[in-house]
Amino acid sequence: MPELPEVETMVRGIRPFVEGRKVIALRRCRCSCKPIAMTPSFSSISRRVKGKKVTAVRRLAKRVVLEFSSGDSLVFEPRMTGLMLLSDPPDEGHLRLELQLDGKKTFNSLWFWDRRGLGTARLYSAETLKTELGPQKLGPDALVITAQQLRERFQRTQRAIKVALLDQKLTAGIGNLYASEILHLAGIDPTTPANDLSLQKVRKIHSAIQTILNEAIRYEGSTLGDATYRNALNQSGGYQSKHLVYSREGDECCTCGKAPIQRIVQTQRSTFYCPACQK
DNA sequence: ATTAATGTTCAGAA
DNA sequence: TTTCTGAACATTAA
Repeated sequence: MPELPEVETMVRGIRPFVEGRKVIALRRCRCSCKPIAMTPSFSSISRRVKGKKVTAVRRLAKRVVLEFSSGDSLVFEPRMTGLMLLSDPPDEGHLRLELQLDGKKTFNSLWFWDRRGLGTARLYSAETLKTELGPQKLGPDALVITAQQLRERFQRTQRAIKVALLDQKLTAGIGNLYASEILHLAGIDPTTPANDLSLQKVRKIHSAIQTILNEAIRYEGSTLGDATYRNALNQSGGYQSKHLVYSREGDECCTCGKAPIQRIVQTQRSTFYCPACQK
């Protein structure tokens, strides 16, 4: 589940305890489930990472990037249920990878925990990172893209605006939950073709993206229902109590009070919105 | 007890 | 070319 705000929260949580430390060893965990999918293999990643210092921890769209002194980057993709943890996993059975860190500090390992097991870890050299996770793969980050860029990109597609917001090539970082929240705040009908939106409406969407994502980061992400999202210390996020439409089918709209929130399905994903105040 | 649904991504097909 | 579907997997709600 982790979208931009959750991944940003993970990065901020682990950064102070991981940056500047060397990786002593990589260990696949003694969990009964299958190990995390890795490219290249576990042993060759181990070889290239062991003894190297983590020079930076950063977010790339919905991915967590550990940069090494060698120039390599180890990139974790949490997909649906992956977490980066310093301690207290929700259970021992879904710990899939451990990076042991040097020095004797508060935390001596960084863990990748993943209940569903769809998450991945991939090691890139500086060059392959640029070509394989570059602009042809990921559009400008949702917190960086300008209203003008958004407008140009929306003009190029006739997909529904909700579907377009999920396209990581168009803009990167927005997922299913925040797409609904963003369009609600912007007052836009999620089924509107992206290329039919006026510049004024695109500006509203751009502004709502900034507002919603920054607020969600401030509250350390959303944890609800099936979503097992937790921060680096296995604590829940706080933004779920701020959701205006997501997972609120049938509730009276808290924005206009005129209609119940509706759930529709677009390209097999749930969208929540208020038919009265989103036009 | 089955079945449907779950926040992501990607390959392959329409 | 653009857009959509199904699968990867594990767990829960219906």
